[in-house]
Amino acid sequence: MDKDEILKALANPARMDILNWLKNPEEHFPTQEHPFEMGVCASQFERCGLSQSTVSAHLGTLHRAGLVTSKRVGQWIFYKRNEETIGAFLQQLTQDL
Amino acid sequence: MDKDEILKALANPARMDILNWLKNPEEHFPTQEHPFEMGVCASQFERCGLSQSTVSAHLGTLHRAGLVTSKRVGQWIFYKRNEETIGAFLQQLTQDL
DNA sequence: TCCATATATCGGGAAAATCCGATATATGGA
DNA sequence: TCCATATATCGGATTTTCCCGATATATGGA
Repeated sequence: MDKDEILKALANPARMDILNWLKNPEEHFPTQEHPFEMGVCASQFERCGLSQSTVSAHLGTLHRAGLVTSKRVGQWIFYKRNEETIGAFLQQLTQDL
Repeated sequence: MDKDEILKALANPARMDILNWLKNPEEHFPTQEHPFEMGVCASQFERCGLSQSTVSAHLGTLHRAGLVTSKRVGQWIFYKRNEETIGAFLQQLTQDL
């Protein structure tokens, strides 16, 4: 759990949006045809108006910071919030800051 | 309280160090001759190895984000943590994130 | 008023972040 | 095997961040 890497990952509105949308997938991704238990399909996040390559990079940043988990299912990759890391980060930040 | 601005301010090791040092001034700034109740004198932070102008810019960033307060006393400017904003930010982040 | 000290701001160079389109890779299905 | 779809990576342009030395401003004291 790299606090500094997480802070940098959070210090970007698009990535913060992604994390927030993942709290209520059914509300924010009504077009997804896969069940939400699998997570949210990467391409769904292009709804923020950014290009596919940019979205992919943001998801990579969130993943490297440990804020999301990903699982490949066939040709898709599904993303979920990593509540464990998020919780641990918040706890540490509350203590450190 | 601009959450995004605060996150950007925190996403830098030098600024995070400054905030942490301010938790225990007597421990981290033994050379300061003014009483710590006034806060910590700006020049004290040059102990991080950065130049005067860079330190001044970091303090400005922290101040604009509301994370520290400053008070001019004579030719010096003293900085303190703004626990109110820090607490509000942590609370909001815990709720939002 | 003149000088010393403390801090802020300016100008600019280097590095990192952001974004894109194009292309590469991976998977699945015909 | 060939093609379509999903995602990752590359190359490059633009913007932002970070840092510095030089200079400007503010204060206090002689």
